[in-house]
Amino acid sequence: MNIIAEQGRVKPRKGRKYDQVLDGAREVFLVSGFEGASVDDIARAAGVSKATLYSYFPDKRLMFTAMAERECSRQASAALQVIDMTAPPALVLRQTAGRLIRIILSDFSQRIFRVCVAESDRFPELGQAFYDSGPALGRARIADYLRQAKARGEVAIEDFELAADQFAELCKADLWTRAVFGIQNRFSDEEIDRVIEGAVTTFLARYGVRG
Amino acid sequence: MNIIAEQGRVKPRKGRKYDQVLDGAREVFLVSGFEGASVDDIARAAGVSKATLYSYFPDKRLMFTAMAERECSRQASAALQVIDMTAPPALVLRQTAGRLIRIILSDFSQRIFRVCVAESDRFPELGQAFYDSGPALGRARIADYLRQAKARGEVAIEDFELAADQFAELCKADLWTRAVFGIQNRFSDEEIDRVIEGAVTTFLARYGVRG
DNA sequence: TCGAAACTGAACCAATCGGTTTAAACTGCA
DNA sequence: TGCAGTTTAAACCGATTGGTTCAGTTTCGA
Repeated sequence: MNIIAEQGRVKPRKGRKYDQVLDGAREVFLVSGFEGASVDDIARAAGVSKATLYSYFPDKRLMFTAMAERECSRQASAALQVIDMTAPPALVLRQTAGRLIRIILSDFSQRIFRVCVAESDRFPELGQAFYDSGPALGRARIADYLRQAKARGEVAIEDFELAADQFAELCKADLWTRAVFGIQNRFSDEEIDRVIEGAVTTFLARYGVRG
Repeated sequence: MNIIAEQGRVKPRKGRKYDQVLDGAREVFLVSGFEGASVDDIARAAGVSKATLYSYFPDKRLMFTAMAERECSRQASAALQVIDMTAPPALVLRQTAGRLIRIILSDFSQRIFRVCVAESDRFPELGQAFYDSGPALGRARIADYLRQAKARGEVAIEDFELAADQFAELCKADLWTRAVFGIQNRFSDEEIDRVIEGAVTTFLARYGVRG
């Protein structure tokens, strides 16, 4: 894995409970937000004394950004799922839509999204980090595939970035909105399939080549 | 004005600085969030003493929900802009897309969205209120138009709600994401037109009738 | 012009906040 | 076994929090 790469990090600061602390920070921050989270709560959630906590991080802010960065890079690796670059669009899009929807509807994604958008004023780099590790990365992957599909004459696209964004947006259609506002958090296969099929059909109606 | 109508309200609680207080509450809550906002800040922003503040609202929570409800209903009236039900789809969609984008990119919409999604855990009714007054209301308006357009044979749609949601999603394409994470907050006409044209073209590729 | 109601400003409260300190207990390597 | 480095619990700090109280001023309809 990337453990070896991690060893050479800029901040190899002392201690064996580092991850444990970040886990506690995530648990509390993702539920209560930055201001709503108390350091005592975090220490309790991490199963660690407050003194230990402050031996790793000089203050609450840096604790928060460290946790956010770690979760964003985790999200990035989730978005990096493989796309079969040679398969036909109808199949790839349907598969990608399913995976994308499952990710954006997950409790974890919802929570990290909430905290990132809520605190992006207080932590300007945070919004950018989430954007890069999520939406931007996903778009790049989809656009890459679309470029290859065009080379094979399977799609007719000029603006690949816009097309990729449009596809991702089509996949959200209401599902994501309902989830992010806490109106609904379990979705049936029928509800999801309706959106998937709608997204693929609409996308191919515009960009697909008749055949 | 609406003073006469206001008199008959369910909560005619004493006082002449009610709106003034809510204005101050909005100013502070929309910037700092619920936990981040201090009551003293709100009193200062409202130009009102803290005692007055607490004569209107029993506590900070109810102050917040009152402010959020007012802003949601304001948002609702913004979404209620008229659609020319008889005009052809290409024109109506383009016009609607422009208005929608301008709304969702506005500083006000961004801020109220942020606070609603951030606090929808702490205030469960809040997410529903925003959803009803924004996305759901807009979808209903668009779906209404699409139904009439279908009656005239101008579009071929089966699932009107899905179609309306898809159109709204297409209008966001990257613009909204970049805005909500604070990556970009001014958008050129070219950037917006690109998304509008893309949305209308894709939508009509799927649902338009050749003519 | 009078008087009740609304509003003010500041002092005040207990609780909690982020952060520090300390002396003792634990950990794992030599 | 010894010892250095971590971790611990708890007490503690000043600042700030949401909320209350109150004596005095302003407002405005009758």
